[in-house]
Amino acid sequence: MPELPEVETIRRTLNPLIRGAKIVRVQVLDRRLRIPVALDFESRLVNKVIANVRRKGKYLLVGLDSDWVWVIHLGMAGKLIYLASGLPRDRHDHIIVEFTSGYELRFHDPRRFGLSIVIRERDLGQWPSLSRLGEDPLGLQWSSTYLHSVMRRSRRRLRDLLLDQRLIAGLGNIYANEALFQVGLRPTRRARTVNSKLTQQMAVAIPRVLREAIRWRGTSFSDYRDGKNRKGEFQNHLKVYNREGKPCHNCSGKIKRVRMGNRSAFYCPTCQS
DNA sequence: AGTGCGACCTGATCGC
DNA sequence: TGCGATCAGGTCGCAC
Repeated sequence: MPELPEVETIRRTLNPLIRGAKIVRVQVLDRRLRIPVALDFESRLVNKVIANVRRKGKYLLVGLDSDWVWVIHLGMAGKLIYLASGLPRDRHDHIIVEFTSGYELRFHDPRRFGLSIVIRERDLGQWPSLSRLGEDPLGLQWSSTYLHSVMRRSRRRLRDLLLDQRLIAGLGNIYANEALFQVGLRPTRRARTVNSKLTQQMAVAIPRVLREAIRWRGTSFSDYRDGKNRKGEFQNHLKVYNREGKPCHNCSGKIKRVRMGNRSAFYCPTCQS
């Protein structure tokens, strides 16, 4: 579910709520996530104070005192909700972290594709999926030069390349499709056939679409909620994603859907080449 | 090495 | 109403 804008929205809602909070109790109700929740997960968190909430690509990094960090990935359907302690539990609430304040944070993930680990800050580099993340389109290092260097040596289709977290950190299927519509390139277009002018436009369109989605607090089709359990609004502003058969905002032609691998890509056959 | 595909898991929805 | 097929915002491992 959550791509960069959703994770960033969660980060922004949670940061002021849990910064400085002290953890008094941790309950793991189901350890079966993408990587099983470690048996010492609870003891690593308890009595720690939260220093900050950061984001790297689609990962949330909850910084703790004495150099520990709680790394969270929400997979496809994960939620991280801050609420008063003691409310009834949902079937898929897997982790509950209680604070001295009488509030708690719940990790909820029906599909269990998510990840939750507590490690030393200095050991972050030992997790390849984290340390090998590519440039964040909202980061300072992002540039058209970088995107061009990635694209000119790839034989892949644009949509697939944009989803590769080792190259670009944070894009998922929604925003990859939306960004490609913005620049008039089809998801199936081979990366190395795109000229430098269009590559430059892509380098601008990608962060622009992500910022716009953050402004609307993410996209909620069904599952996604922010840290306060509120829906986002960007589903009302999508131009192509999930709009098969609907009119293109540019030319009124019908949006098409194609299967690419196991998932769908959406584009306007008139406006995108 | 780079690329593409199926697997992982549950729930919602659609057609019959 | 019931049932199977299909689909979903992600990532990983394997085979070529």
